[in-house]
Amino acid sequence: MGRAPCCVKEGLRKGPWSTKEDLLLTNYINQYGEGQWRSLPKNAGLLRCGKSCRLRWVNYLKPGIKRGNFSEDEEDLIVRLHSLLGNRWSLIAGRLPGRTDNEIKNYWNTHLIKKLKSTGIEPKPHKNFTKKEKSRNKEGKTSNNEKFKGQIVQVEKIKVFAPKPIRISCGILRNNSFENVTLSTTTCSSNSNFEKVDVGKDKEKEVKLFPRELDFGELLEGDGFYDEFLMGESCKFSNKVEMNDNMVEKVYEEYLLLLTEIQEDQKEQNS
DNA sequence: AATTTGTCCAACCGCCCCATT
DNA sequence: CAATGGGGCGGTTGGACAAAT
Repeated sequence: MGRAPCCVKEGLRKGPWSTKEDLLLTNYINQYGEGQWRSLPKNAGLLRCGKSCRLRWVNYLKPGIKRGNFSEDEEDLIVRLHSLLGNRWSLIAGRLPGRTDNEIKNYWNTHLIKKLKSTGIEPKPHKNFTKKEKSRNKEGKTSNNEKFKGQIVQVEKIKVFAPKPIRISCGILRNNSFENVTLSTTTCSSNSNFEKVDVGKDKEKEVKLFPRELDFGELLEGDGFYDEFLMGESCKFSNKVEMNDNMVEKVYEEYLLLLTEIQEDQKEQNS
């Protein structure tokens, strides 16, 4: 017997959202905040599944969501982050201010794959190991996954440097202009997921950084740090980061820096 | 003008993780 | 320790629209 469904499907609406439904959802969340998605539809007077409400809010209604064409910088960043992270759209979205994982995923599938192919680049198909698979493959255990059945998956131990994960709340993007904030280092408790930095009237950003060298094998073996540093579940160091109009450029610079560090480290190891 | 084919993207589905009981 | 439920994620689908025939 499988799991009980997340909600009773009978009598619930599906398909495109009406303006009235959007309004009900927005008003409810503005008043009571996000969360409690299961009980939200009933409380808000919506005949929708809680998951559907969450998706509608996160991908469409949430303030600050950037819509429209992707800039070249954004495209470039997506391609590079995808080569690093694979189809982990939520992580990629976390580094593209105002863009949702769904939007990036769609954009990748409809535009970027074609674009890359037309320039002679074959995007790598990524097999994303789940944590379960990672732990299964650990210590040379055979995988139960059909695709990898009978194979012993060895995790190559190479060094990588953790890029600085930056999460930016949507608010700062409303007018696409950021105030400059000086860089400084602070610490925060593991309970506060992000340090919130007030940079203006209604603007707020959430930032965290991990200036830590990591072992790639450690990351893959699912000790949690990989996800932790990418997703920002907790923090050891938290920096205030300069915010300006060229946010994408800055993330890109950061990426280049990361690549340089990896190359230098590999040179050192080889010599 | 009518029909077919292709493209795009919002939304759904199923699975997973993790906290709680 | 196992069962349960909430929330989140990635893959996929289906309908609207555009372009081609």
